[in-house]
Amino acid sequence: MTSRKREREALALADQLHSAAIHLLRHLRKEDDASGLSAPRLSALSVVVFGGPVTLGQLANAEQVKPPTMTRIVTGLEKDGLVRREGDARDGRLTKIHATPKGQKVLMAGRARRVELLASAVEGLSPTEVAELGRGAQLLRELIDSMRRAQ
Amino acid sequence: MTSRKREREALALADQLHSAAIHLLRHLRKEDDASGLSAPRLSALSVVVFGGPVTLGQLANAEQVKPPTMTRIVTGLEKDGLVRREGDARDGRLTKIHATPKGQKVLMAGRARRVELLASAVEGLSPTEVAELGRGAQLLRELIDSMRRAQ
DNA sequence: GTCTTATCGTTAGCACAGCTAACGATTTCG
DNA sequence: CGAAATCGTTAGCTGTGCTAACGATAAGAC
Repeated sequence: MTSRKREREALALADQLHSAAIHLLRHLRKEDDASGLSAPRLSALSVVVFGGPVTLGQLANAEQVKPPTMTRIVTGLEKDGLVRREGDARDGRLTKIHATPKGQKVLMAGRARRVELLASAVEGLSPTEVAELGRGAQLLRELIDSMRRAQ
Repeated sequence: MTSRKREREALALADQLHSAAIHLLRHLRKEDDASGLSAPRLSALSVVVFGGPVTLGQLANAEQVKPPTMTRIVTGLEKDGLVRREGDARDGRLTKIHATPKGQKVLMAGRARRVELLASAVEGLSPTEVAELGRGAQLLRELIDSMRRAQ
């Protein structure tokens, strides 16, 4: 008869994660604004930089967003010279998104800026707590993946 | 000379948390849409329901948002009959926000709906992992608090 | 080898969230 | 009483999310 208890824990956990995600993004967004990149653009750029050239559809899917939304995000990134569009030779319908050197540089700078904020906060934590937090982040990622597969 | 290593870990951790927060919110938003409440509205409503009557300014501060933004969020909630505005007797400049019974009901229903999604994902985790994830959420909250204090 | 259907990306148009600047109303303080 | 500060709102901008509709290209039917 632990299902009731687990359900209660899941409820509390869902609340905490939801709230934490909202507030974390609000704080990080301030730093990200310094690079002129919003969270969605930064996230999409990250996929392009680390995931190599991808089609717009793949990018939309990776970011869990509809194609029209991704079109505009990419347009914004392209206007800033961070990515460029390129047609696929084999399939004329596809648009491949490539990261420019500037895009790579800006992404790294944004990462560095963001981590400075978090790093100062992390300094108040013990190595054990850092490890625990890392473990939590890993579990959260797995959880999100399983939610995604369940759709 | 572990500072370099810790800095690298903090960088990776920041990335993971950032990405996880973005994707978690994207998934949960879909469920929240079922209640007709966006994440910011749900979050604000939660503060009003659990935090008793608060002024608009307090609410904006709690949600880390500027007053004009909160004005519109509250207006939306009020239009749906989830909260009501009430002037303060002592200080005419203040606007106290109260939760209506309907607001409380809708919030609870949203929580239940959201947890169903997370609960099914949580079922794939062991009790130990649930505890670890809870610990991570707690640390994350503390981290956010310290970031907030540091400003 | 057409012709139909499916897929991909874009455009158009809507709602909402975030911001700054400016303003009216109210309170507080000199 | 009059000046300054505080609170909330309005106006106007940018960006993100959606659906619906459309052109262009590819794939499949016949």
